[in-house]
Amino acid sequence: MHATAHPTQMNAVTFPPNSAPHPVDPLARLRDVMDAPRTPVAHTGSGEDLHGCQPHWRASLDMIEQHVPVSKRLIRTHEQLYTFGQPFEMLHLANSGVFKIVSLASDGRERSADFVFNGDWLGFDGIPTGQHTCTAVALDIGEVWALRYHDLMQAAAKTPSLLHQVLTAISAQLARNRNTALSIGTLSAEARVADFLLTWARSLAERGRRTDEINVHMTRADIGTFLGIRLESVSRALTKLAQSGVISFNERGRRDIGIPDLYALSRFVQSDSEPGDCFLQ
Amino acid sequence: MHATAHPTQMNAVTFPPNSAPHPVDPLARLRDVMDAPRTPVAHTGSGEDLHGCQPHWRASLDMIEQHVPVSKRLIRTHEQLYTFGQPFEMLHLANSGVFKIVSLASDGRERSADFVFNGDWLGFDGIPTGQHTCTAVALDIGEVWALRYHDLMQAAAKTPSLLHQVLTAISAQLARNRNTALSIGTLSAEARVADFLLTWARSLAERGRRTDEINVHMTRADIGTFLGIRLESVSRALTKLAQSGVISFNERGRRDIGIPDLYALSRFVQSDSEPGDCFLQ
DNA sequence: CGCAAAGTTGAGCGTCCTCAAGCAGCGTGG
DNA sequence: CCACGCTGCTTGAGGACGCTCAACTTTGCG
Repeated sequence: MHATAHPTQMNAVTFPPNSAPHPVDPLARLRDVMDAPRTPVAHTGSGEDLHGCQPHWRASLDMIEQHVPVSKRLIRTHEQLYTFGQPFEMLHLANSGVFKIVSLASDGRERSADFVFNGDWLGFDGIPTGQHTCTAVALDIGEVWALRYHDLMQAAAKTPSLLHQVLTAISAQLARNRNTALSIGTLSAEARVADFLLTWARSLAERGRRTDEINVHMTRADIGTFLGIRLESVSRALTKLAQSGVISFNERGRRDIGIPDLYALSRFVQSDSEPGDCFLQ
Repeated sequence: MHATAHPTQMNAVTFPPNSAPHPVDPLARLRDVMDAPRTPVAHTGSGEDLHGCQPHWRASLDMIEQHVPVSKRLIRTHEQLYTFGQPFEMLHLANSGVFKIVSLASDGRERSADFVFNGDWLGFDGIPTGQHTCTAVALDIGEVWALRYHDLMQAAAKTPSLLHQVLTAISAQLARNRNTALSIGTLSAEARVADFLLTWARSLAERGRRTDEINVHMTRADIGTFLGIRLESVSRALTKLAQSGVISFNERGRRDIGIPDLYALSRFVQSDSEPGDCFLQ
């Protein structure tokens, strides 16, 4: 049953062995410093970047820029792009840097609702009410493109492909959130962390980054609230994953994680969801 | 494996004339029986349904109908509106009946991702990939309006308010999902159930229904996968809530629940999230 | 009536949380 | 230069909450 296709992760993400991003503009260079593989180690010199000359997300950004006025804005680490309760009028596109979206409740509970970066949109949450219901925080230095919601609507009305692109972006966020919710609701703490790493690696792969050495830009606490577990549990899960060889800690720091084999990681997640065999019922 | 839904008619995507055993005017009447407030308690006879003459969601539906061709379709209980993996071309609007959206993973894990009804959209999940990544199942008999994604886009390009309405609808789903994820990630099992009832009651209120006696149309198992807990825990939580007087079971069945005081329920949720006092940090 | 599905309740156990201590990296300032 | 504080991370011990397994009741439907 459902042997076809991967449901959670649609369009089978290709896993580029190790591809370095390429500097396009000065800011992108800055991003490279922050985000790119810092060591040319496994970087075999054969520096061609997988899909053509530039990743997909960059083409999307270009298209936006052609059709709707954007103002580019540099964001420093820990700076808030927008804040819960603020009136909504702008949408944002992440050009470089990584951002966390924090959703919070009236009684103080909070959770990392999402992590976004290259080419991702931020701010949709403000559309229904005209007020932001989340807070967006930069985990890195980065650059965002800000555009007026009104301008975007006007442009989208004239350009069908742009409209489709926006709808696709929102729906993709919806699908992604549902997948993580599925992960939270069905997996053990350790498997959640593994699944998180897997999903993050796939996101990197979609942007043409390498996946064998990834950097999680967030703290254990961020990951914890994202996955619905305590930061201690995240830490424990990571060490156990490292002990079993599915991941490895890089010498550069506790947030640089090596993933020798993505499929091994994927298998680990699945093995957790099927305790014994799967011929139940 | 163990799909909650009945595997009987898998791709029943055809739009069958549906030999429904109903008289000529059946749909509206049927909807009234199923969904409308059954007792005229807060309904004072005169046509004053809280906000104006008809609930908001109905005005939205009317607007859609004016601008884009819709085909109305009767759905029977347990029928699948669309199915995981199916090619996406239509969006749906729930006119009557309650539907659950089930998201599933390649290894068989599944979860109720959402519950939707009057005026809610279904099917956005298919936009990014052109294939549905969820399955929509009717919990009731109901009626949906089907419209082509392409038609909607064209109409939205011509009518700004329609475009805004669609974007609002998707974003609202995004926000709602984030809120339930917050609930799952931060609350105890009992509080999750309480929060779920609260949210469901609020959804009903938005549609002009009464909130002091609500009907959860889903099974304990559905609620369980939605909240990331087992169905036994749902049952236990409900009985405990009833024992403490925050809710009551109605004589009509185990799915009819009385909520004497919404604020008491709300306070219960908050009390769970703040074990001691709330002057953290 | 009888079967199947939904729901309730209980006992035992495991996972994860809580609380706590200790360590590592880092910028500041004496 | 190192002490210092701060933040992030790790690891441990004990306990609570929710899961598993199981029996039973209730509801719904042919």
